[in-house]
Amino acid sequence: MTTIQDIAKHAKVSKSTVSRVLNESSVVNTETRLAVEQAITALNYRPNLMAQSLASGRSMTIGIVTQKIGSPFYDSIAQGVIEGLNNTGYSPIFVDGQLHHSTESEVIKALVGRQVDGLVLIGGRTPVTDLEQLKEKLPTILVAREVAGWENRSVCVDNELAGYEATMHLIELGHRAIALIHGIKDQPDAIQRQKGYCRALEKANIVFNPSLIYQADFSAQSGVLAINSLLGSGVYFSAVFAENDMMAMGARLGLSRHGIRVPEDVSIVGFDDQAEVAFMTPPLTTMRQPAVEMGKSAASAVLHAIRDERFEIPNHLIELQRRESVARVR
Amino acid sequence: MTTIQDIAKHAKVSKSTVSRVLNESSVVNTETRLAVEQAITALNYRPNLMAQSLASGRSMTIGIVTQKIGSPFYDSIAQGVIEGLNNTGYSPIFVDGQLHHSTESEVIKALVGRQVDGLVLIGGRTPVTDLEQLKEKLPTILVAREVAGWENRSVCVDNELAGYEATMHLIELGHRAIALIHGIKDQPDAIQRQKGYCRALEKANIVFNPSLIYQADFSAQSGVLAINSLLGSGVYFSAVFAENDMMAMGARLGLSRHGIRVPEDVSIVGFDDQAEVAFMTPPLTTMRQPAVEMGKSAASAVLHAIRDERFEIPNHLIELQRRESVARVR
DNA sequence: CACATTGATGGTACCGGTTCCATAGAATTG
DNA sequence: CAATTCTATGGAACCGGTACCATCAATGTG
Repeated sequence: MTTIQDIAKHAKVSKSTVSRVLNESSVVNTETRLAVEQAITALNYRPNLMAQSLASGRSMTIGIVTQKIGSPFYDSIAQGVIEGLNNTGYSPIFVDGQLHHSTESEVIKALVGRQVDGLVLIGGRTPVTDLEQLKEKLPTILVAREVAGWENRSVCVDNELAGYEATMHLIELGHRAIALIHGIKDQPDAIQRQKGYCRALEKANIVFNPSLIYQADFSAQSGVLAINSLLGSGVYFSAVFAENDMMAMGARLGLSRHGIRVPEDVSIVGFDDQAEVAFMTPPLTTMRQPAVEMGKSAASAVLHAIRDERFEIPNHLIELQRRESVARVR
Repeated sequence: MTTIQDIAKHAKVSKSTVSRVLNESSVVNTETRLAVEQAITALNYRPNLMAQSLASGRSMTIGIVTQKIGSPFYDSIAQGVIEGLNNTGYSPIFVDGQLHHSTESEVIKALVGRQVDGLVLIGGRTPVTDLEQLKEKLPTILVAREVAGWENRSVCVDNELAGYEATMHLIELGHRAIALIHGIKDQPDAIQRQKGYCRALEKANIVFNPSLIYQADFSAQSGVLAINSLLGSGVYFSAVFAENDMMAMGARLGLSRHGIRVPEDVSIVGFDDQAEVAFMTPPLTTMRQPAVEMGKSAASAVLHAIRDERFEIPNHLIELQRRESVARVR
């Protein structure tokens, strides 16, 4: 490994001067600059980021805490963060919270030890007190999580509104018996989406029927179980709102297993708009979450926070993506 | 930030002793050890990994180069690497090659600057000469890429055999007119899978019909285009082998658009077994790629390479995952 | 009992950069 | 022309650790 000292020797200058041309931190005579630059290419020199970090106090890395790598929505956010960090000089470093609170705080500590310059927490359950503590030490941005007092440190969307709109879309097409496949019980997004569902029913003067709700867990398998249970219980429904796409896929499969056609007999609305559902048979109508854009916003936000600049987090909208899994009720 | 010096002062010992208890690098009197440990928790001390890295020459990070975050197969591999690195003290740091050769070598250089202790390249097109150079400097493991001379540095699977088995499965069920939806033209995996397809035909004495091949690009959209083109050309086929699951999904949608039933009229075999396809209607028969396991193996392999230990990369098999998209020909 | 060995610890040179301060010479000013 | 301000550079302290070497007391050995 060639070091800054080697470059200095080769260019017959001091370390300081080499550092100057590297960082353009002060004016350097054109001749000497050229000599240094030449030495750098000649010796194929790359500065040691560890040493830079130690000396400067900046590590040029952003810590990203994900919940569970492999889940499409969180992955898309992560992808957005990566894109947003591209060509900024900062690199992301990922750690996985594994859905455990303890693991989560453990990995965050590890990131702090790695001297990350900023932190992006995607979802997660870190207690608010810990967050407040963290915020003191490091620029921290939350994604897909709402916390009071973090309004301009948090990239999120209005799940309640989206739940309302999804349900309203079905109601407008004449559906009045709308089953809800509900996500993980205490999960805030799930709660919000259900709230929106209830508000839409209320708005349309449809009485809420608890037997139309199935408590699932965001997995595709739970979507098919939902249909089996609903059908087994004998309640009538002409439409299903699944709180994410995987459950919608499961529901669609469950329905076909019972010879029920989509959308002729039952309509389905999903949530997320993950890539695959545009190619389901039929293509799924769903609430599109702007996951990649959210990730990009988070990247911008954390970068601005590091530079201590003001940054207005853009408003991300969940939009209805109309496809073919929904039809007017017969 | 509290430093090792603060701990030393607090425990009334020298830096060296603190370092000793941290790394267990030599025996320390029990009393003094306890005093130090107590100081560490009292002051909530975390060693600065940058300083550790600079001093020790080890950064405890593994660089992971992905091709395109968001593609299910590569994501699963990445997930496997993360899992494999869990609780090893090493952290992964991801960079994205963005499918550009130049970007790829650029990001690799960035990783080297970050003093990563090892490198995992997932797929990619880095020229072999560059790889050889890299191998000199750093323990490097390839995933999903075969290079001569890298046999025990490369985690891969037999795509040709898998292509053969997929096709053979269809043949055994009586299919003789099997369309092939081919992946990106020069992509090695795609080439191998097609080779396997051809070998199976040959084995069964079926003459190869070029008009049954559609040149696609691994996207779902290209899968529906494939069906349109095939149907438009008027060739008969009773089965489709798609070289990945996304194209299989597209093909399935394309067929349904033409009123063709799956599997009654046409059977489909996919490739990858990404999570969603188990819940397609009908669930897709596909060649399961052990992506997560491959990632784990890569993690083990690079860790062993760092310690200069011998490691036999396990043999990963692609296995036929029978579901419901395939039926005996009528 | 003199001498070698062992155990526990402190001191210090580094790792490869950044950054502040000092300084020499050139350019500007009155 | 002396005094002042710039311009360009070198020197050295420092960032927070690691690891080697030195030291010193206690123990073991002939």
